[in-house]
Amino acid sequence: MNKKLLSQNGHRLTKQRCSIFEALDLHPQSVAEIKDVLEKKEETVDKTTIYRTLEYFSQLNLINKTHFNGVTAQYELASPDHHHHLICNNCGSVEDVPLNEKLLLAQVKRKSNFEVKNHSLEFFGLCPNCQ
Amino acid sequence: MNKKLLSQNGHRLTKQRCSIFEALDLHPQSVAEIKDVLEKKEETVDKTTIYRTLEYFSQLNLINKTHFNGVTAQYELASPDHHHHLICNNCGSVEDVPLNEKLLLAQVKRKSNFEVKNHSLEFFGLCPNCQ
DNA sequence: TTAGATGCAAAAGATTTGCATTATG
DNA sequence: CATAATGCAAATCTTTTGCATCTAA
Repeated sequence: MNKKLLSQNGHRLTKQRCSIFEALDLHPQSVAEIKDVLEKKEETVDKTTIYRTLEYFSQLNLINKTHFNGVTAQYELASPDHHHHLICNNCGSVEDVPLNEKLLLAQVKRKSNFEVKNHSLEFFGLCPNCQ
Repeated sequence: MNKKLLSQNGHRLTKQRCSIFEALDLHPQSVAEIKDVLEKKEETVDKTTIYRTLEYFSQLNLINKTHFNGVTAQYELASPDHHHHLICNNCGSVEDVPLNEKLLLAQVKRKSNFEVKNHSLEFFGLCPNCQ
C-alpha cells in the first residue's frame, strides 16, 4: 500500500483503509463483496466507510471503478500496465488482458473531433473453464 | 417499429410499447428520461412498464442496455452496424463511431483461451462543443 | 489536541415483485 | 373472451448524506 500518498495532504493511514486495500488485492470486487471478505477475517468495516474509502482511493488513482457487471460497481487496483477485461458470462470471473489499442485511438481521431481522455474495453464470453 | 416480431409468439403491440419505442429513437436514454419524454407528450407510462418493456425489447434484440454512465442503465436501439460510443464527461452526450476492431479480437485470441461472444468499447472525454 | 476518519441511521435513487385490473388479438 | 400487458404499491438493492463519536498524527 502506498503510504507516501497517504502521509501527505493530511491524509491518514487507518486500519480500515489497510483492510480494504488488502481485499482489493484479490480481484475486482463490489462493495458488498469487500464487506464479506473483511467480515470473514473479523475485520468488519461499515459499508459507508467502504464507499468513502473507494471514492478516496479512486481520487488518488489507486483504483478504478467499472460498471460492466450491471448496476453494481466493481473496483479494482489500478495497474501501471493498461489492460482490458475478459468477463465470463457463465461464472462471472474477470481475466485481464493487455492489448495495444493505438490503432483504435487513431481511428477515432480520424473519424471525429471528440477529444478522448480515456476509454474502457471489455470482452464478454466464456472463460476456458466454462467453455 | 418491428411489428412482425410482436405479432408472433402471442406478443401484443400495445400503445405503451409503441410510445417507448419511439422515445428510444431519439438517443440512448435511461428509464427516468424515457418517462419524462413520454410525460411531455401526454403519453404517461408507468416506470414498471418501461422496465418490463425494455427488458422485453432487449430479449428481442431490438435494443441494447449499457451501464457506462454509472448506476443508471441506458438503453439504445440496436443498430445493424456495430459501433462504439464517445461519451462526453462534461455534457453527457453520446456520439456513435464505427470502428474496425478485428485486430483487437485477433490479439485477444492470441493471448488467451477466452471465447469472446461480444464486447463493449467506450471512449470518455470531451465532445467538440465542450472542449 | 484536532481535524480527518468512522459508524450508525436514515434518505435517496434504481430496479424488481406481487397482484388486481385492463385491453389486445 | 382468454391471457398478455399494465399500473400501483411495496419491497429490495445500491449508493449517499448528516451527524455524533473516535482516533491517527
